[in-house]
Amino acid sequence: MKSKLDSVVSTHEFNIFKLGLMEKALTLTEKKRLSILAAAQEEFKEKGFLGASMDSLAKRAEVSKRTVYNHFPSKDILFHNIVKQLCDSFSQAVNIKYQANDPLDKQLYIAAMREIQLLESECFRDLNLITLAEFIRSPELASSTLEHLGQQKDGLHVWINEATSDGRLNVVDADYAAQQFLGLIKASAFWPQLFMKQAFPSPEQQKIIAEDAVLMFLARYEI
Amino acid sequence: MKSKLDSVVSTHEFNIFKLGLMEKALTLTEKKRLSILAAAQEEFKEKGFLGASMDSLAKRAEVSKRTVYNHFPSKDILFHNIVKQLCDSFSQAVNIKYQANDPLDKQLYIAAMREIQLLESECFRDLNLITLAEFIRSPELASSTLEHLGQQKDGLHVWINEATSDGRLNVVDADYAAQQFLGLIKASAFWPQLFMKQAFPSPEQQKIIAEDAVLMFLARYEI
DNA sequence: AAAGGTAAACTACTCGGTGCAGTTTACCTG
DNA sequence: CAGGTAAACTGCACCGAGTAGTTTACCTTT
Repeated sequence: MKSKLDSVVSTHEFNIFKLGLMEKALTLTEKKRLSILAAAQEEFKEKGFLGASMDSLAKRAEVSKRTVYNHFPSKDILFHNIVKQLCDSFSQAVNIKYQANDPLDKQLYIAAMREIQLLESECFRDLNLITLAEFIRSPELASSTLEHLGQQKDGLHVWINEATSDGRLNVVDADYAAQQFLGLIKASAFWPQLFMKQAFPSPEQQKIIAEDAVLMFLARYEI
Repeated sequence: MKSKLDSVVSTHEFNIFKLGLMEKALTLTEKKRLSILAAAQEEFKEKGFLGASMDSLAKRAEVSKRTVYNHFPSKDILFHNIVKQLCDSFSQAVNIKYQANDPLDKQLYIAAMREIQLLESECFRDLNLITLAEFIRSPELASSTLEHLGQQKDGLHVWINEATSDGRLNVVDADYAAQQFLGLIKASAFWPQLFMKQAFPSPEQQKIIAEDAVLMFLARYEI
């Protein structure tokens, strides 16, 4: 169980947070709870909601099945907790402040790299692996997660608006332009990795992707 | 059962093909087979592989469960047949021939619109709805379908190469540039619809998306 | 001693797949 | 065209495995 928690610590912020907060003064109940959450995360990621089994999950968590049900009354509730937790774990949106004095390409490049790093982060990948398959068929689950995923866009959207007001960009629909910019990045650094298990771009490739997205975007919109 | 087949005829080319070939001279066995395939397609699309039930599927097809198993020895085999069939149904890749005398934007625009229409087609959407969720967790299934999905790219890739050789584009990696172009389109006309159940862009919006993708691409790469 | 954890058996179900007896369809023969 | 045969379809019962969730009776931590 130790090792289970350790692996979680090393990869998922939300667990780092909790463990960090309470150090080793974790009551046994809380330890079990975390262990269950970690195991559930793995189980759901590997087998999906329907494929995941509560028995197997309990065994993974090295916890009695009854204990699982003491913490989470049903499979659905446990699943929702996982998704919620993962969402919260990267709620820090990729926001970027418009700087009137800085060159646009520099600012955009920073936004692109931040976005790429978010896409690369394991918790983000986990969230997608866990939820995508399920909520293709259940739109109500989608709404809660998609709101979070949508936030990352807002930052860029605002930036574009400000740059446009400042007379430096020629954008009509900022929302749409942001979507284009992110689409450019995701086409190379997200979808292929998600569906075709492609390796994530190396740091050099990331730079190129970001630079290219910036070039293309500014070639089109810069005044 | 009539109505079941009719609905298939109106929406899926591969069934139109088969029915057109044999007119009404379909043997009962073949009718049953088609009915099963149509029902399975719906069932898998709605509930996913694990969620789909052979009993419910048989009822949908208005066919005895035993008959289903007479045609397809197992659920897996039936599933693979569905996927294979859907793949074949739109094997016509979006190819575009490079015309040395035509303006680039016109040619690219045609490619973009073709791509958008492919993305919009029901059989394409069905394929994705059916397979995406499953093969996130089963890479071996991915390989067979991804080959087909990859074809659409090749056409554009060749076109870009020829335009570059002709000295009209400044592209280093044609593959990558094609990915960018398609990413631009899919960001507005594919992923949002797939995951967020957004409505497909209207014909006017489609034009704008295509024009914008062309503008952006050429602003970046045209010499 | 109270609160929570544990193992294991148990309920009530669903599902993939099979066996079978009897009916329907397709088709070939006289 | 009548009639018979093989193949296909049907409905139903059935098997075995697996699952979500519960109950029981006992044990551990605080």
